[in-house]
Amino acid sequence: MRRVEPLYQIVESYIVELIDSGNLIPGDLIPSEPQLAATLAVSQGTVKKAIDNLVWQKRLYRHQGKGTYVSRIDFNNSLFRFFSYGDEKGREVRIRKETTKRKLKPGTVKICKQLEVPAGTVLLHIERVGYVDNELPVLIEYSWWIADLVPGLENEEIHIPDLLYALVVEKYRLPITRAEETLTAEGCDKATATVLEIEPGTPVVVLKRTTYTAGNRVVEIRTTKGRADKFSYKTEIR
Amino acid sequence: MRRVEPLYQIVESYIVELIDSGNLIPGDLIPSEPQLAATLAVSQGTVKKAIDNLVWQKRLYRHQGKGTYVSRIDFNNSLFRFFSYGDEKGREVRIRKETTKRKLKPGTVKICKQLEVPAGTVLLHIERVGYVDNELPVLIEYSWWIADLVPGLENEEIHIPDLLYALVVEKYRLPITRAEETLTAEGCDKATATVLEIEPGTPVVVLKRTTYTAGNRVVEIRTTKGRADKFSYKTEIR
DNA sequence: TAGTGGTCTAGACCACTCC
DNA sequence: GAGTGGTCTAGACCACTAA
Repeated sequence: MRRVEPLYQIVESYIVELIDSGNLIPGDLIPSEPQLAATLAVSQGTVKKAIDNLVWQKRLYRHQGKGTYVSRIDFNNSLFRFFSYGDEKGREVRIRKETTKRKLKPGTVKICKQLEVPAGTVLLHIERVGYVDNELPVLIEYSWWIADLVPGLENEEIHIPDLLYALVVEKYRLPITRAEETLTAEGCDKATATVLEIEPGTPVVVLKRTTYTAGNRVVEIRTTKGRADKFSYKTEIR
Repeated sequence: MRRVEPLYQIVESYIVELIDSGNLIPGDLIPSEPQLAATLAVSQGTVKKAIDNLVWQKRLYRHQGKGTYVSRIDFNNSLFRFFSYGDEKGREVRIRKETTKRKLKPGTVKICKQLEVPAGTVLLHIERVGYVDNELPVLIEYSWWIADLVPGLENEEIHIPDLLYALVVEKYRLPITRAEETLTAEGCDKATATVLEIEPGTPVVVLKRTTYTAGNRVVEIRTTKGRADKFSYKTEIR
């Protein structure tokens, strides 16, 4: 019998299915290589090849002596990782975020559509301002969450850390699996100009992000506007 | 005797060295797996693993029945791949480029420094304007080449194709090995505004690129400014 | 038909982690 | 010491390419 699909791809699909179904979430240990080999009746070498591929895809990572784990999403890959301040040395810059608004309200038709929920669904709106050196406002972030998924987060007493996702994952056991980002630039609107202490019309960089949980379900949409003069993004082409 | 470095890494280094030294250039066939195995006295499986790694890194690609080749640089990975026009569907848009200036002149101190050549070295300056739908100017590109490396390119009779690198690689046998890009945004200066038919101060996206040939030698620096309203860049975070 | 890469196996031995 | 992943080998057989 001739196979069309190689065995290692079957193994890959098996593992990916465990993840996509939510059966395994980021940080979880997957079955060991000998276990997978026995379960799927293939050699351990074939399992290794399948895992190798997923490791290269950054969906898994290995830890010798411990096992193989499902990767956590890495927001260091965000296009906004490269906000810099002052010199152009590409130094790491810490951005402190302050929550300026936090309230529940029904979503507009447009926003609900992006969140893939019925219009009027109750959402949690969070607005934050990012500072560099604790004083210079460089970005403003408008975020909408599906309120049901983060119950109580509207409570002012819950402290929101700079990396909001950390809180969501730990407190609400809501695995963040992936996100899509679109970067554009535009002239600054009045409201944003006031917050960022710049002239309206000054260029700002705009990042729109859609964040997903297990099963490709949208949990958050976010728009971040940042001072263009404090932004640069660097890559290599090979 | 205990090894610190695994054998497959030695094989990887061997292949990478062939490439970095200019001994193999993009498009070349590397020695076959059995040949490498014999040369380096390792098993073919170990060679496979080394090549696998380099294939994942996109430094090599395989073609069953033919062999393994050194990858060509892929400018589709440029941050400017995502210029779009009209609807926001992320459609592929063809940008036609017209050469508006082309002349030899000694480089300024600053530019020569970026090109890593002595100040005053003769450079070829090329200015091009990019159109969408053959009529709407969306970007302008200022490029400086080390003149010695592309002799005769200043001649108006030589047609410059949209992808200038294709010409350079074929006509001058100058392998392009990699490039670095930095993306920023700013308010449009007067000269650029005139060309792009927009108001000065309107946001433009600015891409600075440094292009390298074998041996990590710089061959070109380029600055591209494009209408921000026609630009968007999308990625996924996992 | 010869040569190339692609898949898959079985097994040896090593290195790290945890109990 | 038991279990995990990491390295390396030898060899069988398949699939594609080119002459």
